[in-house]
Amino acid sequence: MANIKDVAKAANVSVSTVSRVINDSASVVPEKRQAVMAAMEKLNYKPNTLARALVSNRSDCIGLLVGEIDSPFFGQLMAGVHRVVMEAGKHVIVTAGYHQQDLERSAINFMQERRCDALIIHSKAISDEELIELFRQPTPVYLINRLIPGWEDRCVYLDNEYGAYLATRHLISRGHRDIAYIGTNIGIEDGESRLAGYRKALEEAEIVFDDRKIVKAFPDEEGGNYAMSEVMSRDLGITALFAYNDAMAAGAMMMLQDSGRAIPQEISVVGFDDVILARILKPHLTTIRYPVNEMGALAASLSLHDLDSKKDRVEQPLRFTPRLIERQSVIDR
Amino acid sequence: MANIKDVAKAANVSVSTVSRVINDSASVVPEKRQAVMAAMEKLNYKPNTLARALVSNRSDCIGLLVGEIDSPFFGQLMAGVHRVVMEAGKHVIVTAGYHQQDLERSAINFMQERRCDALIIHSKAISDEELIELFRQPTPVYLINRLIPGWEDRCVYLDNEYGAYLATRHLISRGHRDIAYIGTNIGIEDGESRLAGYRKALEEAEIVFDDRKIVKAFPDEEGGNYAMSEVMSRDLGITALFAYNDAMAAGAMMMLQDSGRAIPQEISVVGFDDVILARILKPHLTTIRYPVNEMGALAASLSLHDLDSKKDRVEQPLRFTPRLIERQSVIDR
DNA sequence: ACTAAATTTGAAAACGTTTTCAAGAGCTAA
DNA sequence: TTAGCTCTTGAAAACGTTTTCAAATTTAGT
Repeated sequence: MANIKDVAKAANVSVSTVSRVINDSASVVPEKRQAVMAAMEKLNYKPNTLARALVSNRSDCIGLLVGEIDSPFFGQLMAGVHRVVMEAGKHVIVTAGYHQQDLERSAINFMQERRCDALIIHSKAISDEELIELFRQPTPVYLINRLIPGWEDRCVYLDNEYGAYLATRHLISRGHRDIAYIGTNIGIEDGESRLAGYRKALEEAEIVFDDRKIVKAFPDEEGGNYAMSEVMSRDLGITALFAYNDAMAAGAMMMLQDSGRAIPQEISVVGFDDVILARILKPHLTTIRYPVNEMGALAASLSLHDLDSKKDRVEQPLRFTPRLIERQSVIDR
Repeated sequence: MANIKDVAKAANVSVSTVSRVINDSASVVPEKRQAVMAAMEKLNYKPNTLARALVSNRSDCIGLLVGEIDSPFFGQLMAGVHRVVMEAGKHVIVTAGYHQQDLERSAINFMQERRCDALIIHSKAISDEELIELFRQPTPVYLINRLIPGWEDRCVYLDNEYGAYLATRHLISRGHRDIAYIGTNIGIEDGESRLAGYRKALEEAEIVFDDRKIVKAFPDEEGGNYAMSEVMSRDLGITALFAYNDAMAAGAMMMLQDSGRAIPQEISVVGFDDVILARILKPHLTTIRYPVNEMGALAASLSLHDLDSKKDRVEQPLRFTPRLIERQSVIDR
């Protein structure tokens, strides 16, 4: 593949001049510019980004770590980041950690080795300390869906507790008092926050918390399916369900419907995330909107901004507020 | 950030020795090896992949072009590729073309500039000629879901026509004769093939083809929704529907159900792809399984193989055969 | 026409690696 | 002891760019 020297030779100029034309970094007399362009065209020259990155010490790449590649939730996150980064003429390198510490760690390592200009990280398995270590390094790093105390300006997160509170309160306001919660069995923070929000709403309504109404499982449909069957087997007179996410809600609904329980007539359901699923399920799922696309976009533009100029950081809240999306899966008791 | 020279200095050896330790490329006396390892640890040294790639001329990256980042279908594709590539200790760079020629082109350009070792491409907007140009270059390139005559060994594709034929035949075998088809309005090839399969099944059953029963729209839920309403407005006595993909089927089903038509009692539906949606919809969607995950995995392992050794290419069919997955959305007429 | 300033240019250093080459050190076998 | 090996090592070139610096050329001002 042709390199810059070949182009220089073909255009009868120096390598420096070619570089100037490519980057438009200094003025070049029109006829030479023409010659260079022609030569590039003729040789089908593509600048070697690696070499360029090596000397200029910027790769024009933003690294993104997600939990899974295929999942509507992370799909939205990737899309949000991707859009913003693309618009800035830079690129995204996506890695996945599958919620495992070693994989997450090696993914981060990979992005560092690749000299990504900034990192956007969704991690559940890596400790606060390790992430703080990362923050201390010169590369900008933003966290999605996680709050590390003292580093609020690096954390783009959702008020999970409030979201769960909203969901549960909604059910209570519709007359439900026996509300099950199916939660995630992985992860540190958001699982706890959502559980806390659930409890808070119960307390506020003076409903006594009963931990038999809580089952944790892997946060996907299958997990929801299992958790629901577990809840039902306990026979606690449940009239409503709040699920950690829409996928679990979907699994639970499938379980319920397959065993002949009508939704929402017999059991009301609220999910969390508002992924595409929610609009597809029958009945359409009432859920909590998690604007993860926007959050990814924000993290991306913050990263880009940090790169542009270390100067004026617009102070803005990095905390997003969830909101209730009412559809068809909740009914008055 | 520490570089190889710093490590060499700290370990009191030459740069070459450090390199040898890193790559395990030649023997180094144990005590020096120890010293080097210690120095790397102490300085938190991470080899600069860019520099390495520059000299060795391999980036250990496989480039992947998809249609959209967030979509269950492409999610599966990405996941399949990612898994295989990861296992080989290499990495994936994902780009998206959003079905637009210029975006696809610039994505491919990006991957080339990045000196990806191989490319896996899902493209609908770029011409055969341009892709053949790509094939001719030294970097291995594989196409997903597209067949370019004469380049069968570079195309990992599905027999779309047969899939559509299967779907339509299934409906016919259940007694349906008035079968609508809602298709995609973008793309060159698979849309045509599926339409052809639909027609073939009709012909075989001696049902006369009626193009008023066909509506094309953008291949997502909204498109399905719209196309369905268009079909219904034509009032053709449809008893069954075959959709270009599950997303369109979902949109169509939503449309039907919202306007009071029971599925499958009044209208049977068959989708295409078998993405997660199909198992979530009510009723569960009968569909054609598109093993895109496996296809991505195959393309990835072929790429890796090409890189390893240009020698023994295991001759294997790159054509996948779709299969009918029966669920609940089809009923006897 | 002459000087000063501004513009345009090319040579060479730098970026952080890998790899080639030759030299030095340590063996073995006679 | 010595000739011939093998093993280990470091110096230096190479990869393809960008960038700095100074030289060469052009332009402007008097």
